[in-house]
Amino acid sequence: MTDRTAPTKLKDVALAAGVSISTVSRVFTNPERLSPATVQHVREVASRLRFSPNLMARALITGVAANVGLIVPDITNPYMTTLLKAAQGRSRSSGVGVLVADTDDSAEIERQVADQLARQSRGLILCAPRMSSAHIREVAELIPVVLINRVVKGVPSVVTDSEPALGEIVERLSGLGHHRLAYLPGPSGSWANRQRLKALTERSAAAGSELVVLPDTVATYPDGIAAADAVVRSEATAVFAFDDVLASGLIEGLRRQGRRVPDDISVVGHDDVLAELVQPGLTTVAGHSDRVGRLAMERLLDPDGEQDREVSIAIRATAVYRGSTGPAPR
Amino acid sequence: MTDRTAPTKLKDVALAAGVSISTVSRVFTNPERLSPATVQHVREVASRLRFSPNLMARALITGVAANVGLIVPDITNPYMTTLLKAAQGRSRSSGVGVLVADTDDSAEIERQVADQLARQSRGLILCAPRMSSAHIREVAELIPVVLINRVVKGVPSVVTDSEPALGEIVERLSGLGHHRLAYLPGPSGSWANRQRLKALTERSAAAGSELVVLPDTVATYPDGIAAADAVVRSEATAVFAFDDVLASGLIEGLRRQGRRVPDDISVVGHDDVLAELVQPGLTTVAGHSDRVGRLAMERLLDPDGEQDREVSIAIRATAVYRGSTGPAPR
DNA sequence: ACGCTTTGTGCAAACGTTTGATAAAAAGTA
DNA sequence: TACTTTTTATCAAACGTTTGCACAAAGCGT
Repeated sequence: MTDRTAPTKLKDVALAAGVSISTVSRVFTNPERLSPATVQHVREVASRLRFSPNLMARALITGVAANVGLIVPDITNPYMTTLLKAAQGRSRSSGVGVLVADTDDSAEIERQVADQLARQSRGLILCAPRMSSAHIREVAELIPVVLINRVVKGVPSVVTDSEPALGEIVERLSGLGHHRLAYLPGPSGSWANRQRLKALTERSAAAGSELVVLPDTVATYPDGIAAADAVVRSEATAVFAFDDVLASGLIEGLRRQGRRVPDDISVVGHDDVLAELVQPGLTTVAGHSDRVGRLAMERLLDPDGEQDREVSIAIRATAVYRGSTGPAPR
Repeated sequence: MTDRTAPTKLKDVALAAGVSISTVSRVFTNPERLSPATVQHVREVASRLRFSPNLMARALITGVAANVGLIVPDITNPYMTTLLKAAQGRSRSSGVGVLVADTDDSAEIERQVADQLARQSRGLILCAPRMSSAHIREVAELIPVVLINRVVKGVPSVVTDSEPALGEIVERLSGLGHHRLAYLPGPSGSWANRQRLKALTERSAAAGSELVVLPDTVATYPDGIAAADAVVRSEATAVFAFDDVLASGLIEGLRRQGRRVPDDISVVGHDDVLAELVQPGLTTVAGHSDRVGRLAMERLLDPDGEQDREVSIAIRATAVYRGSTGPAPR
């Protein structure tokens, strides 16, 4: 209906400037091989005609696409949101776009969109807790990949290292009289879940505290509410939730059961991502997802900064204390 | 370091199947012009070689890109997140990707990325409260655009109509004894903000209530906290916040001032997007951003369903009552 | 004046598709 | 069998770039 006007192309600029197409092209890709005079002149003409290069044509011939793919299990999770925001902010300055795909927590869709995006991206930031390592390597063979919160041998990744922060909180809680702790897990297959469980197991042993592991969840708000029952039955005085959203649900669930946080039971979250919204404020492990996102994008954009030197870069998480933890009851 | 293997192209399949390149191409774009036998055969060979077409080459020649762009002021806002998720879910089945750009609430960046994405997308879902209408039209002339929560003459849009829901809440509050209401606005330039203000003005007049309009904010959580003071001074017994996140901040701010919600003052949010997380649960206007996102994507993908019949489609918001509203004090 | 390097520009091929025109083969008709 | 119509597959041009190579002009030392 509305008739689009065809965008101006290299040819138009060349014609208007009285030079050849290749010269105009070089003005944008290789200006130092041209005389300053022509560069200046062509630049003027180009911007007067509002020229901007056709990215698809460029990608076709150079073999390097204009965009980066970002694959996440659930874009609704604030952790992913801030990661996306940071990554995208970092890429904008380089003029590359971000193709986002939400896999709805399905391994099947993870595979599918990874394949699809791989063909039109210059690289992939891949947060795919469910995909098999084999297939991840397969994708990484096709296109540069940076993995998020998961390590697969030979594939670059950036992960958050929560171990020190979790340990610190375990100790602090121990000092407050908590010696029976519980862990409310997230998705069972997830690498991050295993890491957190491992850290808690080791560090609570070191602090002389018991750790009871509750049944798996998929870390949604309702899961948290539902878990309150099991938490109470565990008779732990403090519980670590996989996630801030899981922790929030748990707090609500405990409230419904008439338990007060932190007087009756202390709750610790993870990610520091909606920790201020909830009442009481969540004691949590700040994952700094913004830094994770920015760093991942940098590793992808940089041709080969230290790409293979250390394939997995860890960002150290930090403990943040708020109102959801306190002295153990009695 | 890792040596990528070149993807298989049309030529490889043609060679392996013993047919011409164009025949293979037609198998995927125009199978009915081919004999069923060849189609079948080529399909087999293609999938054996794991062929999938180079989207950039295709886009170059057909002139229609593989992706759609989604431009939002702040991807961190849960309203946008669920909108994105729904839109992306809808587009996945059609095999088109979503290029996301966060403009960081800056009109400048809105312009910039709109121009950038326009050149490599088949269409744009544009949530740009700050960009000038003139420039929006300019972009819409270049490429199909669906506007979100804003109407500009001649440009298709999908908006949420909060008027009935806001009116309903005003009346209900009036029945509970609230006759002095306040509105805590969001970004002043925003179309949505004007709509909500207008609806509240009219409907509170109709209900015989006063409406005091507080100073503008940009609708962040800290803004909400900071606004508590002004809210208290307004002596309103119920306050409508632009947003759920603004409302959450406000509740926290009021709490710090020792005011209880809803006993001392009732609070109403907008979007229904984190309303359950906060304590007490937020009475709010459910904007159904998932439906908005899905519909916007549909209008973009459908060649011309009803494209120009009614350029602006409104989705009616609904009122959701939770614990943050109650009878007026005294 | 001569060769020799340096500098600046143009030619044309290539990237991997799609698609209108066209030829070849198959099928139908008399 | 010869002619027409229909079906099926190929040819080649085009999309808008980038880039190796060739080449002309200019600078320079002898």
